Parts: sequence; structure tokens; C-alpha cells
Amino acid sequence: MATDQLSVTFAALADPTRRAMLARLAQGEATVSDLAQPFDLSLPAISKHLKVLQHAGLVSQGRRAQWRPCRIEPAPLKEVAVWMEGYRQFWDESWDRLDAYLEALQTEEGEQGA
Amino acid sequence: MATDQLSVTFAALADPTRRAMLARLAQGEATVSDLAQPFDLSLPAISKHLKVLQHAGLVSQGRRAQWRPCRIEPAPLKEVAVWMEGYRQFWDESWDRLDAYLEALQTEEGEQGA
DNA sequence: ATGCTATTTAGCTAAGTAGTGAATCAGGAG
DNA sequence: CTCCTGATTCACTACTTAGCTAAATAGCAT
Repeated sequence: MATDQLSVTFAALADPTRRAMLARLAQGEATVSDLAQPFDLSLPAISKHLKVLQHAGLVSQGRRAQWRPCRIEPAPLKEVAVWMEGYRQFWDESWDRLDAYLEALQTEEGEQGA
Repeated sequence: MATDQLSVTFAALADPTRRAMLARLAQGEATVSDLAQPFDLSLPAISKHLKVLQHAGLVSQGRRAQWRPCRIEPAPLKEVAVWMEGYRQFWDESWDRLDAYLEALQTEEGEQGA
């Protein structure tokens, strides 16, 4: 398995359960049981998913009595955003519009030339 | 393994070899051998990585004689970008600045109150 | 037909992942 | 101290992934 940060982050995000947990944490702190509640999974399974998210640095965990409140951490998402930036031309709609625009321009020129 | 599109895409991106192949394809079409060239991997290994990328819809393959020219496909990247949008508040720097700004405001208010 | 180059498929191994239940640790509360 | 709740670790099973070599397929060139 790849161990570079970006690979670990992508791998952590490659699971709908973990993304749902992250979505829940985007709304604020939650305990492990809070996170487990929507799923038909054992607590150990949730704990494991959580560990994957922590290992990726996407989530940090505190302690309050017997609870382990979890928070979302922005750094790895930022790294993904930076990586995505390098491919913006492929996914940004405005680029598609620009592409269509340039194509239209070229067509006009062709018609003028004919 | 999760089979939803986003999970498959993230899983495909969770490998530095595959991301490097994608980076190469971002510069234009390439054959399988072209893609294999920078790596110390057997051709079958590259072919497998390529299949993962194709299965994620990130790459499409044509045929020209005995070559299979590969192209990058934008749709799954777009889906990732859309997903990321939902977390912009966590990774966008301007949010950090806003956060700092609000914090500064609150500190000022506190000092005024004291 | 034969061969040559590009690529894929098959069959295998080693290692990693996702889930389970049982047991254990952490930390109040009676 | 003992019990109860929250959470983790352990030991195990089923499955997937990444790599390899060897063999097969695709398509041009002779």
C-alpha cells in the first residue's frame, strides 16, 4: 500500500461510510457513538474507520470522560484541493465554455475564409 | 469494496503510480508503453493500473493499429471537485483569513467590554 | 505463413482491508 | 468496590489488491 500523504488521504476518502462520518463531523464535533448511530455496523468497525481517518489526518480525537469527541481536520483536504487545482482545466466548467468559445471562434474564421 | 462512483474514483487516485499516469495523460494522449516508461514495473502491472483508472472512468482507451492510445476523462474529477466544494470552508485559505478576522473582531469587542 | 511489436489475460503469491464477536481499558456513578 | 456506558484492542474470517512470470491476443510487416 502507498504511504504518501495524498495516497493515504484518497484511500481514506474511498469509502462511503468514512465520507458520511466526515460529513457528520463537518457539522461539528461528535462522539464515536454519534458517528456510529446512522450505520448498521458494529462499534469496532466504526472505530476502525475512524482510525483510518485519523491516520490520514482528516480527523482528530480528544477525550472528555469516557467519550472521545472527534473533530474534522482541514490539512489533508487542503492537500487534495491543491492536487485538484492541477487538473482544473479538466473539470472546471468555465474551461469547457472557453473551449467551446475558442472552437466557435475558429469555426467563424473558417467560414470567413471560405 | 465500495462500488459507488466517488469511492471508485478516490480508490483509483489513492496510488502514486496511477496519479503519475494521470499527470502524464494531462499533457496529452499516450500509449500504454509511454505510460509505463517512467516506472520500474512490468507492463502487466501498468495494464492493471490502467484498468483501474478506466474502471473509474478517469481514462479512456482507443485503438490505433496495435497501440491503445489513452486519454484523460474529466467527469470523475469533476465529481471529486463537486464533493470537495462541500468542504471548502475547511480547506479554503480565505476561510482561514475570515476565521482569523472574526476572531480578531471578537477580541476587540472583548477588550472594549473590559 | 511467420515474425515482430504492443498489449492483455491467466495463474499465482504476498500483503492489506473490512467486517465480526469476545475481551479489555477508561472513567464516572451507586 | 462494583456496576454501567463509551470506546478500543484482539483474534479470526472473507475478500481485494499489487505485483510477478508465462502465455495469449491484436495487428502490421515481410
